[in-house]
Amino acid sequence: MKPAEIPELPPGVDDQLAGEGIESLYPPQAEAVEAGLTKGESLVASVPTASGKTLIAELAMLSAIQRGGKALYIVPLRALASEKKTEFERWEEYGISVGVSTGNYESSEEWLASRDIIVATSEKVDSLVRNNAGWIDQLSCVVADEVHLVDDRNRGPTLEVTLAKLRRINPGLQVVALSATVGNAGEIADWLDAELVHSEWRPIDLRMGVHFGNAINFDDGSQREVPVDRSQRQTEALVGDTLDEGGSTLVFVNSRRNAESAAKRQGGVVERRLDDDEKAELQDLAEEIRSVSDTETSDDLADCVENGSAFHHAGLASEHRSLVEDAFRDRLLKVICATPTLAAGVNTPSRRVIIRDWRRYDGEFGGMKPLDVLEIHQMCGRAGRPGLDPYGEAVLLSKDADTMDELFERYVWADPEPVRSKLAAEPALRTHLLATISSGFANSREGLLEFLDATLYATQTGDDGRLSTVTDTVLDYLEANDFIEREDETIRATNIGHTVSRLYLDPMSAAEIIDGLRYAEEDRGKDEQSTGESHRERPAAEPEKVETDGFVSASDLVGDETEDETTETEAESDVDETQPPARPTPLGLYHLVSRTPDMYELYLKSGDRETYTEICYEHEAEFLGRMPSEYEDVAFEDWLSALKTAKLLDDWASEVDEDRITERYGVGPGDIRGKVETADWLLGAAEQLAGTLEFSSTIAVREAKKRIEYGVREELLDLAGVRNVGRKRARRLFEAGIESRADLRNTEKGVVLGALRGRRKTTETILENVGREDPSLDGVDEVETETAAVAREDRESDSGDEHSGDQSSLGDF
DNA sequence: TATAATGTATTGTAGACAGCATGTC
DNA sequence: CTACAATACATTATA
Repeated sequence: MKPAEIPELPPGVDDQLAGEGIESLYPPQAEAVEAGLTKGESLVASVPTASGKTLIAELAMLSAIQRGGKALYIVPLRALASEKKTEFERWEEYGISVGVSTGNYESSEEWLASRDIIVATSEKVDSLVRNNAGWIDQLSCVVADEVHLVDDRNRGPTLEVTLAKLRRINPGLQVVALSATVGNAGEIADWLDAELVHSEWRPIDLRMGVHFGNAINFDDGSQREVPVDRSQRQTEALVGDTLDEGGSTLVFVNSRRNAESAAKRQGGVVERRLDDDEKAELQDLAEEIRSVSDTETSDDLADCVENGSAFHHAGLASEHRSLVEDAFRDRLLKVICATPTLAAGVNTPSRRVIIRDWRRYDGEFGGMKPLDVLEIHQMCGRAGRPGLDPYGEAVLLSKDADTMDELFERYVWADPEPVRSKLAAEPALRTHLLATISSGFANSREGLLEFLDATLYATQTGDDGRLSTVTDTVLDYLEANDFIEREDETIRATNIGHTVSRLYLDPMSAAEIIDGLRYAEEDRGKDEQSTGESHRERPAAEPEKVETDGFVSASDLVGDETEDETTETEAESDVDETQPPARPTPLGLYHLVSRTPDMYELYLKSGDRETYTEICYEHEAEFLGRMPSEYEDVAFEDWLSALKTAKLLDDWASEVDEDRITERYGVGPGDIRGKVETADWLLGAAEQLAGTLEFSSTIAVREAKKRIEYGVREELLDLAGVRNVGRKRARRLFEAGIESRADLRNTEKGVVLGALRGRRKTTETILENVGREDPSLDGVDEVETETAAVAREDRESDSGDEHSGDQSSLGDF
């Protein structure tokens, strides 16, 4: 089928496609068009990676827009959102406008409403539906990229529920679901009332094989000699071999450390095959990488890059990641050793893919668990760049003949596992049922069940017994925590329930936070008031707590002990009436948010147990909630890892250097940013919850959040809020005696200039931002104050290098 | 005796979405 | 209960 033969496209689009070198559609694309893709027909396309899925989506969206509609493209990752947006922007000359909406790339509702295509993550769409974004009901076409992810335990249910809701809001909605090749795509099509296009066709040949001994054995029976001798391991030999053919390699390994060490080793293989130009370019890239952050990871990566190799995993700062990805696409880097992140992420095709490790440690499983077939196939799908390589090769490694047979059996010949809905899990239903009630989708148990009947789970099981059981458990939980109210048959969300849903919090996180804040409130209450009533504002006759996931509301367990402590503290406060009332400390708040299910836990290493147990007792009084017993409570372990996270955050908010933090907690720079971002978000939510409940701790929460946001101590909060002033500049100014915005406005300009190490432009901008009357520095000379000089010597002695702009630290979007 | 080569116990393990209010070198 | 690579440390071979 030629582009010109596709019905219902906007004028000019066919020419554009032809101009892009598309003479005729790929078979699966043609099949999709024949199935009515451009006529508004719903469709599930289950086809291999890189076989033109995006074009299928584009055809559907463009034709829908041509009919006067509006399209939504749902991506699984934020990074993909911007990638897709750029891709779609080539239609702008045909009058098609594109917008993005993700957590860190926000656009106003009106602006989005005016766009023809909107790209968003599934969570963002869910959130928009919850908050009744006006344009949602104008949608006529929705594309769900990588729908097989409904199988994902954590994030799958969101996609599932979101699609169900969108279909409910707009019954005529065209749904185009793009999936990797999975066996049961038909079930997904049933669920969505869609046509199915299933194909194994690829535009570029993919050969899968297993390397064993001195050769790769391919699935088509052919072999390729790649000798391995003592000095060269399998991976190195294969990388060298690809490079001699002029191709680059992607190596998948199972841990971050392996990725780093493998990259280091590959450097040797690659380096001796580089020419001088490449070396020079790599040198520049290495410098750029070094300047992203002055951590060890950053240095290690730069060292690798100098040799033309790199590692890639979630511990990297996002700037690192994109630098590496871009350089690999430009063929400057010859090898990337990566954890599976890369397979799911942005498009980084490569001539050859090596899957070194096919098993990964899994604590729940209790050992090394083989990767899913689907996951392996996704990695393999990165092999071969259409138009550039004659074919792609995916190679698994084995050490003996038996393993080789197993690998063929398990992965090369095998079909991927069927996709199964994970919706019936309690954590998923907790959050989605509350949202469904809160946004008015359903107001009774029956209504909820009816809605759930429109999900993939219902289609797949055909039996809603489990669903209704879990629904009841979850409803009890929500009611017990005052998120919903039941009156006869009607269910409605409480004030706080609405807030929780709007904030996109897991209700369990919200319950934990509320309990923690209430704990602080009661603590404070007993200092302030002597009447002794009213400090228990929960309903007196509270129903027996439902044990959801073993979670029992902390305030229930606390009862007696609070009374005990009360008497003690009261005795003390009698002595000193002027003592200000207790108020949550930052560490206490960090610990509180760190133990919610929304915060990804830090791993306790050996020796950490002792260290943190000690710290735990030191800070016992600061915790917002009852500390589990060290000896009898399994929850103590979790308490400690939350404490570790809390300490990390506390270090960050105390201006500890990034590399000190990475060293102390055994994390990468990317992890720090991630943790900080999550904490910032949760503290924001906590602030709103405290506000809604009119707790006195609101201010303390806000302050803790600000400190996390800017990464500074309390005394710098005022300064760090000024635009262009981050944690480093704020500290410099402070050391020079400029302690507040008012100081910044009034201090002699020369002093400010001195404190900012003579950067005239920066100083002017900052003075302007702080609202100084006359920010111009004309004729002003640098004044070296004593404190500034001392501070500078300090700085220069331990870090001689000059980092002018390393203070943006957060929120790079 | 210093050093290199080899054997053995120990250690640690992937990933990343969301609110809100405004704006990075 | 299951693995395995990297590392740290211990032992043995070698100049």
